[in-house]
Amino acid sequence: MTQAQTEPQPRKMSRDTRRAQLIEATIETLALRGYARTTLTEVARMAGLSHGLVNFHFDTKEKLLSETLALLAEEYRLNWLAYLNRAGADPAAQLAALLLADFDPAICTPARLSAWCSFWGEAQSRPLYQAQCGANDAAYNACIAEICGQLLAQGRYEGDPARVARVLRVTIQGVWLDMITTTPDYTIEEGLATIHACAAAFFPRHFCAAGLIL
Amino acid sequence: MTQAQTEPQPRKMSRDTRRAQLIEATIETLALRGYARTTLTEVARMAGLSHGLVNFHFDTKEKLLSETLALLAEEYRLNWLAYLNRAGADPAAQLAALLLADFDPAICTPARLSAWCSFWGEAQSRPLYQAQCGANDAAYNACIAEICGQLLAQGRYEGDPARVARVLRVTIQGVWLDMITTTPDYTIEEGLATIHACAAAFFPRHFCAAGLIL
DNA sequence: AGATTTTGACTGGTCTGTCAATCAAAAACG
DNA sequence: CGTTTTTGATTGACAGACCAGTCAAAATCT
Repeated sequence: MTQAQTEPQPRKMSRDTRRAQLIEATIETLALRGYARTTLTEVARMAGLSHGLVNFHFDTKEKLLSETLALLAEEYRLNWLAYLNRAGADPAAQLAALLLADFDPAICTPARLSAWCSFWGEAQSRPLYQAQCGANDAAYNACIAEICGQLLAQGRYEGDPARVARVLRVTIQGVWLDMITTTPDYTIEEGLATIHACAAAFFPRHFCAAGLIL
Repeated sequence: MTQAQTEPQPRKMSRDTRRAQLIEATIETLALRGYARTTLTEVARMAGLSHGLVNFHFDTKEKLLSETLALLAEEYRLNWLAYLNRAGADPAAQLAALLLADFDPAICTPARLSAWCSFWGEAQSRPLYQAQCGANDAAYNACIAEICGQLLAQGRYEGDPARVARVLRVTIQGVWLDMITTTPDYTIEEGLATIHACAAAFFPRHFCAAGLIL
Protein backbone atom coordinates (compact mmCIF):
# COMPACT_ATOMS: atom_id res chain seq x y z
CA MET A 1 0.00 0.00 0.00
CA THR A 2 2.69 2.48 0.97
CA GLN A 3 6.20 1.86 -0.24
CA ALA A 4 8.23 -1.28 -0.83
CA GLN A 5 10.23 -3.82 1.18
CA THR A 6 8.19 -3.51 4.39
CA GLU A 7 6.95 -6.96 5.29
CA PRO A 8 8.76 -10.11 4.11
CA GLN A 9 5.53 -11.34 2.46
CA PRO A 10 4.72 -14.95 1.72
CA ARG A 11 6.54 -15.80 -1.47
CA LYS A 12 3.66 -17.46 -3.20
CA MET A 13 0.26 -15.81 -3.31
CA SER A 14 -2.88 -16.47 -5.25
CA ARG A 15 -3.03 -15.18 -8.77
CA ASP A 16 -5.83 -12.72 -8.02
CA THR A 17 -4.16 -11.37 -4.91
CA ARG A 18 -0.97 -10.57 -6.76
CA ARG A 19 -2.83 -9.01 -9.65
CA ALA A 20 -4.80 -6.80 -7.29
CA GLN A 21 -1.60 -5.86 -5.50
CA LEU A 22 0.11 -4.91 -8.75
CA ILE A 23 -2.89 -2.89 -9.92
CA GLU A 24 -2.88 -1.02 -6.64
CA ALA A 25 0.81 -0.34 -7.09
CA THR A 26 0.05 0.94 -10.59
CA ILE A 27 -2.46 3.42 -9.20
CA GLU A 28 0.07 4.65 -6.67
CA THR A 29 2.75 4.96 -9.32
CA LEU A 30 0.48 6.85 -11.71
CA ALA A 31 -0.35 9.24 -8.90
CA LEU A 32 3.22 9.70 -7.78
CA ARG A 33 5.07 9.78 -11.09
CA GLY A 34 2.45 10.47 -13.76
CA TYR A 35 1.51 8.45 -16.80
CA ALA A 36 4.60 9.24 -18.85
CA ARG A 37 7.02 8.13 -16.13
CA THR A 38 5.12 5.06 -15.00
CA THR A 39 7.45 2.16 -15.80
CA LEU A 40 7.11 -1.53 -15.06
CA THR A 41 10.18 -1.38 -12.86
CA GLU A 42 8.65 1.47 -10.91
CA VAL A 43 5.36 -0.38 -10.43
CA ALA A 44 7.20 -3.51 -9.33
CA ARG A 45 9.31 -1.55 -6.86
CA MET A 46 6.16 0.08 -5.47
CA ALA A 47 4.69 -3.38 -4.90
CA GLY A 48 7.94 -4.68 -3.49
CA LEU A 49 8.18 -7.28 -6.24
CA SER A 50 10.40 -7.94 -9.21
CA HIS A 51 10.01 -6.45 -12.65
CA GLY A 52 9.51 -9.79 -14.39
CA LEU A 53 6.48 -10.56 -12.29
CA VAL A 54 4.48 -7.75 -13.85
CA ASN A 55 4.83 -9.30 -17.29
CA PHE A 56 4.18 -12.72 -15.85
CA HIS A 57 0.78 -11.59 -14.56
CA PHE A 58 -0.21 -9.03 -17.21
CA ASP A 59 1.81 -9.92 -20.33
CA THR A 60 2.18 -6.31 -21.45
CA LYS A 61 2.29 -2.87 -19.91
CA GLU A 62 -0.74 -1.90 -21.95
CA LYS A 63 -2.80 -4.70 -20.42
CA LEU A 64 -1.70 -3.67 -16.94
CA LEU A 65 -2.84 -0.11 -17.52
CA SER A 66 -6.02 -1.28 -19.18
CA GLU A 67 -6.93 -3.50 -16.23
CA THR A 68 -6.05 -0.72 -13.81
CA LEU A 69 -8.45 1.62 -15.58
CA ALA A 70 -11.06 -1.14 -15.67
CA LEU A 71 -10.79 -1.56 -11.91
CA LEU A 72 -11.14 2.16 -11.29
CA ALA A 73 -14.11 2.37 -13.63
CA GLU A 74 -15.87 -0.61 -12.12
CA GLU A 75 -15.41 0.43 -8.51
CA TYR A 76 -16.64 3.90 -9.46
CA ARG A 77 -19.71 2.46 -11.18
CA LEU A 78 -20.59 0.11 -8.35
CA ASN A 79 -20.20 2.94 -5.86
CA TRP A 80 -22.70 5.34 -7.41
CA LEU A 81 -25.10 2.50 -8.19
CA ALA A 82 -25.02 1.52 -4.52
CA TYR A 83 -25.66 5.09 -3.40
CA LEU A 84 -28.48 5.37 -5.90
CA ASN A 85 -30.14 2.16 -4.79
CA ARG A 86 -30.12 3.30 -1.18
CA ALA A 87 -31.75 6.62 -2.09
CA GLY A 88 -35.27 5.43 -2.87
CA ALA A 89 -37.51 6.88 -5.56
CA ASP A 90 -37.47 10.62 -4.84
CA PRO A 91 -35.43 12.44 -7.51
CA ALA A 92 -34.05 15.00 -5.05
CA ALA A 93 -32.83 12.23 -2.76
CA GLN A 94 -31.41 10.39 -5.77
CA LEU A 95 -29.51 13.45 -6.92
CA ALA A 96 -28.19 14.07 -3.42
CA ALA A 97 -27.02 10.46 -3.32
CA LEU A 98 -25.21 10.77 -6.65
CA LEU A 99 -23.42 13.91 -5.50
CA LEU A 100 -22.42 12.28 -2.23
CA ALA A 101 -21.26 9.11 -3.97
CA ASP A 102 -18.37 10.83 -5.70
CA PHE A 103 -16.98 11.98 -2.37
CA ASP A 104 -17.09 8.59 -0.70
CA PRO A 105 -13.75 8.05 1.04
CA ALA A 106 -13.25 4.80 -0.86
CA ILE A 107 -13.50 6.57 -4.22
CA CYS A 108 -12.24 10.04 -3.44
CA THR A 109 -8.67 9.16 -2.51
CA PRO A 110 -5.72 11.34 -3.50
CA ALA A 111 -4.06 8.44 -5.29
CA ARG A 112 -7.22 7.45 -7.15
CA LEU A 113 -8.03 11.02 -8.15
CA SER A 114 -4.52 11.47 -9.48
CA ALA A 115 -4.68 8.18 -11.36
CA TRP A 116 -7.97 9.21 -12.98
CA CYS A 117 -6.40 12.49 -13.97
CA SER A 118 -3.47 10.69 -15.56
CA PHE A 119 -5.83 8.62 -17.67
CA TRP A 120 -7.82 11.68 -18.72
CA GLY A 121 -4.65 13.32 -19.92
CA GLU A 122 -3.94 10.41 -22.23
CA ALA A 123 -7.55 9.67 -23.09
CA GLN A 124 -7.75 11.99 -26.06
CA SER A 125 -4.99 10.25 -28.00
CA ARG A 126 -5.75 6.63 -27.11
CA PRO A 127 -8.81 4.48 -27.70
CA LEU A 128 -8.17 2.84 -24.32
CA TYR A 129 -10.21 5.25 -22.25
CA GLN A 130 -13.25 5.40 -24.49
CA ALA A 131 -13.28 1.62 -24.89
CA GLN A 132 -13.01 1.08 -21.15
CA CYS A 133 -15.15 3.91 -19.79
CA GLY A 134 -17.33 5.08 -22.64
CA ALA A 135 -20.28 2.87 -21.73
CA ASN A 136 -19.98 3.63 -18.02
CA ASP A 137 -19.81 7.36 -18.62
CA ALA A 138 -22.80 7.23 -20.95
CA ALA A 139 -24.84 5.33 -18.36
CA TYR A 140 -23.93 7.82 -15.65
CA ASN A 141 -24.77 10.77 -17.89
CA ALA A 142 -28.12 9.28 -18.82
CA CYS A 143 -28.88 8.56 -15.19
CA ILE A 144 -28.09 12.01 -13.83
CA ALA A 145 -29.87 13.66 -16.78
CA GLU A 146 -32.98 11.57 -16.09
CA ILE A 147 -32.92 12.50 -12.41
CA CYS A 148 -32.41 16.18 -13.19
CA GLY A 149 -35.30 16.03 -15.62
CA GLN A 150 -37.57 14.56 -12.99
CA LEU A 151 -36.52 17.08 -10.38
CA LEU A 152 -36.93 19.99 -12.78
CA ALA A 153 -40.46 18.83 -13.57
CA GLN A 154 -41.37 18.03 -9.98
CA GLY A 155 -40.15 21.36 -8.67
CA ARG A 156 -41.44 23.36 -11.65
CA TYR A 157 -37.93 24.62 -12.28
CA GLU A 158 -36.88 25.96 -15.63
CA GLY A 159 -33.90 24.60 -17.49
CA ASP A 160 -32.66 22.01 -19.93
CA PRO A 161 -32.14 18.68 -18.10
CA ALA A 162 -29.13 17.73 -20.19
CA ARG A 163 -27.40 21.03 -19.53
CA VAL A 164 -28.16 21.08 -15.82
CA ALA A 165 -26.92 17.51 -15.55
CA ARG A 166 -23.79 18.39 -17.47
CA VAL A 167 -23.03 21.34 -15.21
CA LEU A 168 -23.37 19.16 -12.11
CA ARG A 169 -21.28 16.41 -13.64
CA VAL A 170 -18.41 18.63 -14.77
CA THR A 171 -18.49 20.53 -11.52
CA ILE A 172 -17.82 17.30 -9.69
CA GLN A 173 -15.03 16.50 -12.09
CA GLY A 174 -13.62 19.99 -11.76
CA VAL A 175 -13.68 19.85 -7.99
CA TRP A 176 -11.84 16.54 -8.18
CA LEU A 177 -9.18 18.17 -10.30
CA ASP A 178 -8.97 21.12 -7.91
CA MET A 179 -8.60 18.82 -4.95
CA ILE A 180 -5.36 17.41 -6.28
CA THR A 181 -3.86 20.34 -8.15
CA THR A 182 -4.46 23.35 -5.95
CA THR A 183 -2.18 24.06 -3.06
CA PRO A 184 -3.12 23.66 -0.35
CA ASP A 185 -5.65 21.09 -1.41
CA TYR A 186 -9.03 21.60 0.16
CA THR A 187 -11.06 19.07 2.02
CA ILE A 188 -13.78 16.69 0.95
CA GLU A 189 -16.22 18.86 2.89
CA GLU A 190 -15.30 21.95 0.90
CA GLY A 191 -15.63 19.99 -2.33
CA LEU A 192 -19.06 18.76 -1.35
CA ALA A 193 -20.12 22.24 -0.31
CA THR A 194 -19.16 23.53 -3.75
CA ILE A 195 -21.28 20.87 -5.47
CA HIS A 196 -24.16 21.59 -3.12
CA ALA A 197 -23.90 25.29 -3.89
CA CYS A 198 -24.20 24.39 -7.54
CA ALA A 199 -27.20 22.13 -6.94
CA ALA A 200 -28.78 24.84 -4.79
CA ALA A 201 -28.46 27.31 -7.64
CA PHE A 202 -30.49 25.05 -9.92
CA PHE A 203 -32.86 23.59 -7.30
CA PRO A 204 -33.11 26.24 -4.55
CA ARG A 205 -36.16 24.64 -2.92
CA HIS A 206 -34.47 21.23 -2.70
CA PHE A 207 -30.84 21.98 -2.02
CA CYS A 208 -28.83 24.40 0.09
CA ALA A 209 -25.11 24.77 0.72
CA ALA A 210 -25.37 22.06 3.36
CA GLY A 211 -26.97 19.58 0.98
CA LEU A 212 -30.45 18.20 0.56
CA ILE A 213 -33.27 20.17 2.24
CA LEU A 214 -35.58 18.07 4.49
CA MET B 1 0.13 23.60 -39.25
CA THR B 2 -1.26 20.31 -40.49
CA GLN B 3 1.14 17.48 -41.25
CA ALA B 4 4.72 17.41 -42.48
CA GLN B 5 6.64 17.69 -45.73
CA THR B 6 4.18 20.04 -47.45
CA GLU B 7 6.03 23.12 -48.60
CA PRO B 8 9.77 23.20 -49.29
CA GLN B 9 10.15 26.12 -46.83
CA PRO B 10 12.96 28.62 -46.85
CA ARG B 11 15.81 26.91 -45.14
CA LYS B 12 16.80 29.69 -42.89
CA MET B 13 14.19 31.47 -40.89
CA SER B 14 14.39 33.86 -38.03
CA ARG B 15 15.10 32.33 -34.69
CA ASP B 16 11.73 33.31 -33.27
CA THR B 17 9.83 32.04 -36.27
CA ARG B 18 11.41 28.59 -36.01
CA ARG B 19 10.82 28.46 -32.31
CA ALA B 20 7.19 29.39 -32.77
CA GLN B 21 6.87 26.77 -35.50
CA LEU B 22 8.36 24.07 -33.28
CA ILE B 23 6.14 25.05 -30.36
CA GLU B 24 3.11 24.85 -32.60
CA ALA B 25 4.23 21.41 -33.74
CA THR B 26 4.60 20.42 -30.09
CA ILE B 27 1.01 21.42 -29.41
CA GLU B 28 -0.17 19.37 -32.38
CA THR B 29 1.88 16.39 -31.30
CA LEU B 30 0.64 16.55 -27.72
CA ALA B 31 -2.90 16.61 -29.06
CA LEU B 32 -2.38 13.79 -31.52
CA ARG B 33 -0.15 11.43 -29.56
CA GLY B 34 -0.48 12.45 -25.92
CA TYR B 35 2.20 13.54 -23.47
CA ALA B 36 3.75 10.12 -22.98
CA ARG B 37 4.31 9.52 -26.69
CA THR B 38 5.45 13.02 -27.57
CA THR B 39 9.03 12.57 -28.76
CA LEU B 40 11.43 15.06 -30.26
CA THR B 41 11.48 13.06 -33.49
CA GLU B 42 7.70 13.23 -33.63
CA VAL B 43 7.65 16.99 -33.05
CA ALA B 44 10.31 17.51 -35.69
CA ARG B 45 8.41 15.38 -38.20
CA MET B 46 5.23 17.33 -37.46
CA ALA B 47 7.10 20.55 -38.23
CA GLY B 48 8.76 19.01 -41.29
CA LEU B 49 12.19 19.56 -39.79
CA SER B 50 14.97 17.40 -38.49
CA HIS B 51 15.27 16.03 -35.00
CA GLY B 52 18.51 17.81 -34.24
CA LEU B 53 16.97 21.21 -34.85
CA VAL B 54 14.74 20.87 -31.83
CA ASN B 55 17.73 20.54 -29.56
CA PHE B 56 19.47 23.35 -31.42
CA HIS B 57 16.64 25.75 -30.61
CA PHE B 58 15.49 24.45 -27.21
CA ASP B 59 18.47 22.54 -25.76
CA THR B 60 16.31 19.97 -23.96
CA LYS B 61 12.93 18.37 -24.33
CA GLU B 62 11.92 19.73 -20.96
CA LYS B 63 12.60 23.29 -22.07
CA LEU B 64 10.56 22.73 -25.23
CA LEU B 65 7.59 21.51 -23.22
CA SER B 66 8.05 24.27 -20.68
CA GLU B 67 8.04 26.97 -23.33
CA THR B 68 5.06 25.36 -25.02
CA LEU B 69 3.11 25.53 -21.79
CA ALA B 70 4.31 29.08 -21.26
CA LEU B 71 2.99 30.07 -24.65
CA LEU B 72 -0.39 28.47 -24.00
CA ALA B 73 -0.59 30.12 -20.60
CA GLU B 74 0.37 33.53 -21.90
CA GLU B 75 -2.00 33.54 -24.85
CA TYR B 76 -4.75 32.40 -22.52
CA ARG B 77 -3.99 35.15 -20.06
CA LEU B 78 -3.80 37.88 -22.68
CA ASN B 79 -7.06 36.68 -24.18
CA TRP B 80 -9.18 36.95 -21.04
CA LEU B 81 -7.50 40.19 -20.06
CA ALA B 82 -8.42 41.64 -23.45
CA TYR B 83 -12.01 40.49 -23.11
CA LEU B 84 -12.16 41.93 -19.63
CA ASN B 85 -10.78 45.30 -20.66
CA ARG B 86 -13.36 45.59 -23.40
CA ALA B 87 -16.19 44.86 -20.95
CA GLY B 88 -16.22 48.10 -18.98
CA ALA B 89 -16.97 48.38 -15.30
CA ASP B 90 -20.26 46.50 -14.90
CA PRO B 91 -19.67 43.19 -13.09
CA ALA B 92 -22.32 41.35 -15.12
CA ALA B 93 -20.73 42.49 -18.36
CA GLN B 94 -17.31 41.56 -17.00
CA LEU B 95 -18.46 38.09 -16.08
CA ALA B 96 -20.08 37.62 -19.48
CA ALA B 97 -16.83 38.69 -21.10
CA LEU B 98 -14.84 36.25 -19.03
CA LEU B 99 -17.12 33.37 -19.98
CA LEU B 100 -17.00 34.31 -23.65
CA ALA B 101 -13.23 34.65 -23.59
CA ASP B 102 -12.66 30.95 -23.01
CA PHE B 103 -14.60 30.10 -26.14
CA ASP B 104 -12.75 32.47 -28.42
CA PRO B 105 -11.84 30.56 -31.59
CA ALA B 106 -8.19 31.41 -31.12
CA ILE B 107 -8.12 29.78 -27.68
CA CYS B 108 -10.72 27.10 -27.95
CA THR B 109 -9.08 24.95 -30.65
CA PRO B 110 -9.19 21.15 -30.56
CA ALA B 111 -5.41 20.93 -30.62
CA ARG B 112 -4.99 23.52 -27.87
CA LEU B 113 -7.65 21.95 -25.67
CA SER B 114 -6.01 18.57 -26.05
CA ALA B 115 -2.60 20.00 -25.29
CA TRP B 116 -3.91 21.64 -22.12
CA CYS B 117 -5.44 18.35 -21.12
CA SER B 118 -2.12 16.57 -21.62
CA PHE B 119 -0.42 19.04 -19.32
CA TRP B 120 -3.13 18.68 -16.67
CA GLY B 121 -2.62 14.93 -16.68
CA GLU B 122 1.03 15.35 -15.84
CA ALA B 123 0.59 18.43 -13.66
CA GLN B 124 0.05 16.49 -10.45
CA SER B 125 3.41 14.76 -10.52
CA ARG B 126 5.55 17.56 -11.92
CA PRO B 127 6.34 21.01 -10.60
CA LEU B 128 6.35 22.30 -14.20
CA TYR B 129 2.68 23.15 -14.36
CA GLN B 130 2.43 24.91 -11.02
CA ALA B 131 5.60 26.86 -11.69
CA GLN B 132 4.38 27.93 -15.10
CA CYS B 133 0.67 28.47 -14.51
CA GLY B 134 0.23 28.80 -10.79
CA ALA B 135 0.43 32.58 -10.78
CA ASN B 136 -1.81 32.92 -13.83
CA ASP B 137 -4.42 30.59 -12.40
CA ALA B 138 -4.37 32.42 -9.09
CA ALA B 139 -4.86 35.75 -10.83
CA TYR B 140 -7.75 34.39 -12.86
CA ASN B 141 -9.36 32.87 -9.78
CA ALA B 142 -9.04 36.08 -7.83
CA CYS B 143 -10.46 38.06 -10.73
CA ILE B 144 -13.52 35.90 -11.30
CA ALA B 145 -14.13 35.64 -7.56
CA GLU B 146 -14.00 39.42 -7.26
CA ILE B 147 -16.45 39.85 -10.13
CA CYS B 148 -18.80 37.25 -8.71
CA GLY B 149 -18.66 38.97 -5.35
CA GLN B 150 -19.61 42.29 -6.90
CA LEU B 151 -22.41 40.77 -8.92
CA LEU B 152 -23.77 38.90 -5.90
CA ALA B 153 -23.82 42.13 -3.92
CA GLN B 154 -25.23 44.24 -6.71
CA GLY B 155 -28.02 41.78 -7.49
CA ARG B 156 -28.72 40.91 -3.85
CA TYR B 157 -28.06 37.28 -4.59
CA GLU B 158 -27.14 34.83 -1.89
CA GLY B 159 -24.04 32.71 -2.08
CA ASP B 160 -20.36 32.49 -1.32
CA PRO B 161 -18.38 34.37 -4.00
CA ALA B 162 -15.48 31.92 -3.90
CA ARG B 163 -17.75 28.93 -4.39
CA VAL B 164 -19.83 30.51 -7.14
CA ALA B 165 -16.65 31.52 -8.92
CA ARG B 166 -15.24 28.02 -8.51
CA VAL B 167 -18.34 26.43 -9.98
CA LEU B 168 -18.18 28.71 -13.01
CA ARG B 169 -14.48 28.12 -13.44
CA VAL B 170 -14.60 24.34 -13.22
CA THR B 171 -17.68 24.24 -15.44
CA ILE B 172 -15.70 25.95 -18.17
CA GLN B 173 -12.86 23.53 -17.64
CA GLY B 174 -15.24 20.58 -17.63
CA VAL B 175 -16.93 21.70 -20.82
CA TRP B 176 -13.50 22.00 -22.42
CA LEU B 177 -12.77 18.43 -21.40
CA ASP B 178 -16.14 17.28 -22.71
CA MET B 179 -15.57 19.02 -26.01
CA ILE B 180 -12.55 16.87 -26.79
CA THR B 181 -13.43 13.58 -25.13
CA THR B 182 -17.10 13.01 -25.84
CA THR B 183 -18.14 11.55 -29.14
CA PRO B 184 -19.50 13.20 -31.08
CA ASP B 185 -17.92 16.35 -29.72
CA TYR B 186 -20.34 19.22 -29.35
CA THR B 187 -20.00 22.69 -30.69
CA ILE B 188 -18.65 25.86 -29.15
CA GLU B 189 -22.23 27.16 -29.07
CA GLU B 190 -23.41 24.23 -26.97
CA GLY B 191 -20.46 24.69 -24.64
CA LEU B 192 -21.23 28.36 -24.20
CA ALA B 193 -24.91 27.59 -23.64
CA THR B 194 -23.94 25.21 -20.84
CA ILE B 195 -21.85 27.88 -19.13
CA HIS B 196 -24.62 30.41 -19.56
CA ALA B 197 -27.12 27.99 -18.04
CA CYS B 198 -24.80 27.75 -15.05
CA ALA B 199 -24.45 31.53 -14.77
CA ALA B 200 -28.22 31.88 -15.12
CA ALA B 201 -28.72 29.52 -12.18
CA PHE B 202 -26.64 31.76 -9.93
CA PHE B 203 -27.61 35.12 -11.43
CA PRO B 204 -31.10 34.63 -12.89
CA ARG B 205 -31.77 38.34 -13.28
CA HIS B 206 -28.53 38.94 -15.18
CA PHE B 207 -28.03 35.80 -17.26
CA CYS B 208 -30.18 33.45 -19.32
CA ALA B 209 -29.34 30.47 -21.49
CA ALA B 210 -28.53 32.85 -24.32
CA GLY B 211 -26.06 34.85 -22.24
CA LEU B 212 -26.10 38.25 -20.63
CA ILE B 213 -29.53 39.86 -20.19
CA LEU B 214 -29.85 43.46 -21.55
C1' DA C 1 34.70 34.26 -46.46
C1' DG C 2 32.49 34.08 -42.18
C1' DA C 3 28.48 33.28 -39.52
C1' DT C 4 24.52 30.75 -38.65
C1' DT C 5 21.24 27.24 -39.43
C1' DT C 6 20.24 22.48 -40.61
C1' DT C 7 21.01 17.67 -41.19
C1' DG C 8 21.59 12.88 -40.04
C1' DA C 9 24.40 9.61 -37.96
C1' DC C 10 25.96 8.23 -33.55
C1' DT C 11 26.09 7.42 -28.37
C1' DG C 12 24.70 6.38 -23.94
C1' DG C 13 20.91 5.33 -21.31
C1' DT C 14 16.37 3.53 -20.35
C1' DC C 15 12.46 0.71 -21.04
C1' DT C 16 9.74 -3.41 -22.39
C1' DG C 17 9.32 -8.05 -22.94
C1' DT C 18 11.72 -12.79 -22.73
C1' DC C 19 13.66 -16.62 -20.51
C1' DA C 20 16.28 -19.92 -17.97
C1' DA C 21 17.13 -20.72 -13.30
C1' DT C 22 15.37 -20.67 -8.56
C1' DC C 23 12.37 -21.33 -4.98
C1' DA C 24 8.32 -22.47 -2.03
C1' DA C 25 4.27 -24.83 -1.49
C1' DA C 26 1.38 -28.72 -2.60
C1' DA C 27 0.87 -33.38 -4.14
C1' DA C 28 2.27 -37.91 -4.60
C1' DC C 29 4.68 -41.47 -2.81
C1' DG C 30 7.06 -44.94 0.17
C1' DC D 1 4.83 -39.49 8.85
C1' DG D 2 8.96 -38.26 6.26
C1' DT D 3 10.67 -38.02 1.50
C1' DT D 4 10.46 -37.03 -3.26
C1' DT D 5 8.26 -35.11 -7.20
C1' DT D 6 5.50 -31.80 -9.41
C1' DT D 7 3.54 -27.41 -10.04
C1' DG D 8 3.51 -22.76 -10.49
C1' DA D 9 5.17 -18.28 -8.78
C1' DT D 10 9.25 -15.49 -8.69
C1' DT D 11 13.65 -13.61 -9.83
C1' DG D 12 17.32 -11.27 -12.30
C1' DA D 13 19.95 -11.08 -16.30
C1' DC D 14 19.56 -10.20 -21.06
C1' DA D 15 18.18 -8.64 -25.94
C1' DG D 16 15.98 -5.58 -28.90
C1' DA D 17 13.93 -1.18 -29.51
C1' DC D 18 13.52 3.50 -28.77
C1' DC D 19 14.72 8.00 -27.29
C1' DA D 20 17.26 12.38 -25.84
C1' DG D 21 21.11 14.74 -26.62
C1' DT D 22 25.81 15.44 -29.27
C1' DC D 23 28.45 16.64 -33.06
C1' DA D 24 30.87 17.00 -37.33
C1' DA D 25 29.75 18.02 -41.82
C1' DA D 26 26.80 20.32 -45.16
C1' DA D 27 23.85 23.90 -46.61
C1' DT D 28 22.43 28.51 -46.59
C1' DC D 29 22.63 33.26 -45.83
C1' DT D 30 25.10 37.92 -45.38
